Amino acid sequence: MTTARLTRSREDYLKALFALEGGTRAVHVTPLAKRLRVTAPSATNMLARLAREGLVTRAARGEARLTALGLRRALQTLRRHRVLETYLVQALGLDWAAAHDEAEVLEHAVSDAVLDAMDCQLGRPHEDPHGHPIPDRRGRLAQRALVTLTALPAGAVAVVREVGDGDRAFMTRCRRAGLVPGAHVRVLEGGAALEVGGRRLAAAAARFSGVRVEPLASVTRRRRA
Amino acid sequence: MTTARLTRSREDYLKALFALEGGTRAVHVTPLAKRLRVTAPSATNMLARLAREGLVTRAARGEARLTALGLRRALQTLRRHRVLETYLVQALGLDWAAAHDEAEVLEHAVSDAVLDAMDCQLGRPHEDPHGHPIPDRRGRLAQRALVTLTALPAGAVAVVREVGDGDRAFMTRCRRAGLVPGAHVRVLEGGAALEVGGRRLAAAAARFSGVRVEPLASVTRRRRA
DNA sequence: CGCCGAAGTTAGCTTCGGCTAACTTCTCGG
DNA sequence: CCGAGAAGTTAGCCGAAGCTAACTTCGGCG
Repeated sequence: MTTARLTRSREDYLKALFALEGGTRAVHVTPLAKRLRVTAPSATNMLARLAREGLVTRAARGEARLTALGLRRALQTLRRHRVLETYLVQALGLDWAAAHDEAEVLEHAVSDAVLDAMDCQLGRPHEDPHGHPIPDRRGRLAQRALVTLTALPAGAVAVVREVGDGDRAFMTRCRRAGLVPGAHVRVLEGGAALEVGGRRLAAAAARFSGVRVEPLASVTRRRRA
Repeated sequence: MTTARLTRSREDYLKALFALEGGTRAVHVTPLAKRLRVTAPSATNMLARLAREGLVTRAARGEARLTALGLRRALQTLRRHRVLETYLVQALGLDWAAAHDEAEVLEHAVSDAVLDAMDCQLGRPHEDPHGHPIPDRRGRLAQRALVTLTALPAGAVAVVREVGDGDRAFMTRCRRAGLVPGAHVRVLEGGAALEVGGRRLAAAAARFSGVRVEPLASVTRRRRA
């Protein structure tokens, strides 16, 4: 069941492909390269290798898509990342934002044994500290119907579910704004201001495009959990 | 104070140089290459690079010695390794022998922040699970006057202090034999048998050359702690 | 003394994963 | 319908760190 480990680069490419289109739609070279902070030729090059190895397929000019195998590998890496992130925050008391960067490195180094020990000690959590679901050991990822905070119409109320990682400054900003998983948020004045956990926040919803929320049918105001 | 991180290879070479001669005497290419499981030319090559970078000096044909800077770096890596090893055993319940291999990889990946969080949570230990002293954060390593079990004369009694790592099978053998830090041992029948923690063990002391002990002046027998 | 073998080094190749420069191919605006 | 610019690819290079093959050097023994 446990297949040989891929190189760090490969794991990063697969993870990025998954992150960009959830493993469904095809991904173009440019956004992929941008996310991985490499040049386009480097990405083209690596995609060719991954294709040779049966981890992605190349379609029309510039498009790539994960194969079933590639998807499995991507989810394995994502699982590593999220378990690690959770462990670093819960067990080692790392800063919410810092944990992401650390996990980014460690996800390529921890063995299955160590990861499982961490997972076990955490009580096999289903979510990482940003609210993202953690793929289970078979690579199954819970699907949720969320929308980005940006997409919320004025007056709408929602519960924050996921605070996208990837940008450290962004996460710090969210935490300071109270935009953490479980917090209640209401869009005010046509998106020009927010109300987070009952406190008014003079910032446009647009600044928090990485926040995904679950819209509430009711308009009841509640304090955050 | 925190200098830029070296490559994994470099850290491994420096650690090996330190391990082979404690940072004092010069090390020859062949044993170094053997320990790192690379060929002699590879070692020569890397030593040249390390010399260029001021981490080692090359003396007579084939000899290398850590510089003060190289020694500091080696001790930093050694510290990482030993803190990690301790953490993996104490906090994550890993097998005594397995922890070594895991630490060997992770020592090149953990950040100072994570390492310090682990160290802190462990209560800033002074010894790893094999009994080896852990260099402090300034790179100072406690020196101890120990002898190898092999060197003990028949009839001598000693306390096990360090059980050398590096070989997984060896460590497993030691643990099964009761040769763990703190155990009392007596050499019987001219080295052909041992008494460990009061139990007779029909194995030559020579099979445990990686075990370092503190000889006891008195010949009193005690049970192990 | 001379020569053999061990130890070390040099030279040159390989893979990995980047990079730049230059070319091709699409798409879209005028 | 054509041409500009964006997107992608090709070609060729780089550095890290390994490797083998072949050469040098040295130490010791017959």
